[in-house]
Amino acid sequence: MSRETVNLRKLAEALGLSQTTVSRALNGFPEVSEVTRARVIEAARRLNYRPSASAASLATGKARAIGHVVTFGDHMMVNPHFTDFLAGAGEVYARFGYEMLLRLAPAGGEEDVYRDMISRGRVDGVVVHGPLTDDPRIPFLRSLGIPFVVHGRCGEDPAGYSWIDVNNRRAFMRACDFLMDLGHRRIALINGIERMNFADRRRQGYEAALMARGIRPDPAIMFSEDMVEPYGYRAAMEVLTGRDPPSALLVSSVLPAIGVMRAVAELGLRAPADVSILVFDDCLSFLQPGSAATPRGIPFFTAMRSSIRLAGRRIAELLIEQIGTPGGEPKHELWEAELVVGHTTGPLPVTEAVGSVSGQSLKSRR
Amino acid sequence: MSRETVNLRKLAEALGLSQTTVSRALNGFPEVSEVTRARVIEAARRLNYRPSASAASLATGKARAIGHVVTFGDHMMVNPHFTDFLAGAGEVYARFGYEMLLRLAPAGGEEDVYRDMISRGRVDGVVVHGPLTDDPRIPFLRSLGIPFVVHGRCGEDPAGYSWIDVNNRRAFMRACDFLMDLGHRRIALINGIERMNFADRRRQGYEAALMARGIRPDPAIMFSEDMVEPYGYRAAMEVLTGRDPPSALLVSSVLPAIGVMRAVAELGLRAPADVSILVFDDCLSFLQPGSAATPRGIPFFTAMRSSIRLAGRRIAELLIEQIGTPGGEPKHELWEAELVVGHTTGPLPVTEAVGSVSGQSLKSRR
DNA sequence: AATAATCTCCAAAGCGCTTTGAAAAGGTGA
DNA sequence: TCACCTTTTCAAAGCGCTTTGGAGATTATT
Repeated sequence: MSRETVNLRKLAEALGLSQTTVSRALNGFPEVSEVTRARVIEAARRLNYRPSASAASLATGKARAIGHVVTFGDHMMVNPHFTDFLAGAGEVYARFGYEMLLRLAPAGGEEDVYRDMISRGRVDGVVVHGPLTDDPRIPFLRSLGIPFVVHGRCGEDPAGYSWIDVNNRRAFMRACDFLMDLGHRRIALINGIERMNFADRRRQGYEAALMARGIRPDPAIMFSEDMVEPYGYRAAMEVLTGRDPPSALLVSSVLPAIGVMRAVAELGLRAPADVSILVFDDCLSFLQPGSAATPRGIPFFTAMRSSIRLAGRRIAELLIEQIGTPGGEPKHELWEAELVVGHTTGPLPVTEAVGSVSGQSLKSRR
Repeated sequence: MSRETVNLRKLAEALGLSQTTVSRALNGFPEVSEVTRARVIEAARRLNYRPSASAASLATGKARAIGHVVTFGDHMMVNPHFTDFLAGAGEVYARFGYEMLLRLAPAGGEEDVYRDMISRGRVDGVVVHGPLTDDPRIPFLRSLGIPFVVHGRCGEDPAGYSWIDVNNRRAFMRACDFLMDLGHRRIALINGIERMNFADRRRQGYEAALMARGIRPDPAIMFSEDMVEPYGYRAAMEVLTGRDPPSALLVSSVLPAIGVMRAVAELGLRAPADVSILVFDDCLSFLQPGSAATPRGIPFFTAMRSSIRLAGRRIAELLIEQIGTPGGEPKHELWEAELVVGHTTGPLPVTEAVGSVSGQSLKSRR
């Protein structure tokens, strides 16, 4: 097998055909006879012909690539939820022959990176990750006129662009209701960064649920940070050893929830006997293959669940579709998270339900 | 600001210069006067000129992009350790103006994907992730003659290609010695998939350390799987509730170690009082910002530590350097992991050290 | 002043593909 | 047989950049 690359010209020469015919044969155009097409395809395979991506891109104006700009979090960290999104999207890209381009950007600096990728013609469309409530990227991308799909939504006018989002508000309302139905009244919120729209909506749901039962949200037990393990640990530690500790924790991701469990264990408490824990579960595959996380096949955490990987897949599909049909209307999908009951929630402990100085029961255990 | 893209021709026309001069001015060639260069740069900025990536790539033969092929794990999962690698590499790529291309491939199918990316000219170099002990990708890439750097090593001839690796063998030897110095004799190994060279070397180190003290490795307490949380849980559960349970666990990543902790807690055990746990810590940023994972600023896990993010950074640097100097020799770096003492290791519990039916003490606690 | 050397700048030829407009080849009906 | 389609193939013109081989203009050398 020859090492030097064979290009269209050489292939055409070898076949005794023109470049036009060869190109058309390979790209499935109808104006070439099937027998010729078969000959061409066979020769292409045999000579190991691969069309140059940049030449094709230059000629067609299409890059056959999709851009992702991932934002460094507060800890200069790439959000680990991203691997699962990537797994979903990457699968679709592979199927449709699209390339995936990745760039890092500091928070707030995404625009420049998008602009560069786009106006240099490296990508045909982009995905927007982690939209803020009032995100400048949306009007910016709209002004560029490039196809894009947002993973999540912004605050206003969610009709003017394509997005896929979980109904975060309702998810957290239901989660909160579920805990209150079990008797819990004091529920801590360990949320993501509330500049991000998803976290903002989650807080809204949490607050609305509380208020609906006449409970005033207490900022002392509400947190908002990057969703990492140590954050969960710290927040749980603070709130469980503080005065008037909550009987339940609502946690925005499994990652901090693991930290919460570490704190709980360290304090000699147990879930759900001493404290209930309900998490939002993105079905991160490295934490949860299927739902059989405990011996009995019952998931460990009680959770609001929605697969981020599926979201990645769907968003990729939508974007490719949008690239294919330029004039199309924006599309939206709002997904409901499912409430899956696991091992970490239970009724309010009796000692507290009685109404004695709440929290004493917790502290005395240590 | 005009919406239609301005290309080199328009920019040259606007300036009353030839395309040659404009191109040279922008690319820093010496044969253009500084005053002209300044004029050109200013106009380029003002007209918002961005050279087309595909045109440049076609003309130069350089893609200014680097390819990464990530393998789906056994759970069709993208290794979460990858986010941190990505954070490190992406930073370097951004600095040098390189694009990062990502593709997914099923285990064993990476070659085709590499071949496609490379021979279509999409990338100037590639990174090999998770090399097997006898990985066909290395001879394959070598035969293609494209620059590549391996994150890790293969079994044989590590001189013929560039790589950066942790001294996994020594790391696990030291870890094992550390545990044995504390009195532990029965140490379980919760390893990664041993087809992968890093995991293979880790097992070698573990076995060598045991043998050096006359202990025969016991396959009953040695595991080898994808390093995810539930795996750690399952393995720990099995081994701690089985007969003759180990007094210490050596775990190949913090992810399964979290599962181990979950099992330990569920069994009513405590670390290090009942069981010691030592993990290999890749400094995943979502689990560990700095080392202050506990209130006292002492890391939670006792660990062999080496930053995967730093590895990503260094590998990117090496690869870019290699792309720049075609004829160069392969480069290697072997990094030593540091042993950091945390809260999860301690001396062998007395009850066991006495020599009573080992493991009874553990089981009776449940 | 004439020649050589240096600076600046340019026209034009690719890079490898797609695509337009047209021509040759083959098949039909009169 | 010829005129008229339809099918199949082709030559050539881009796409937007880099780069080669010169050509003017300017300055230095004899």
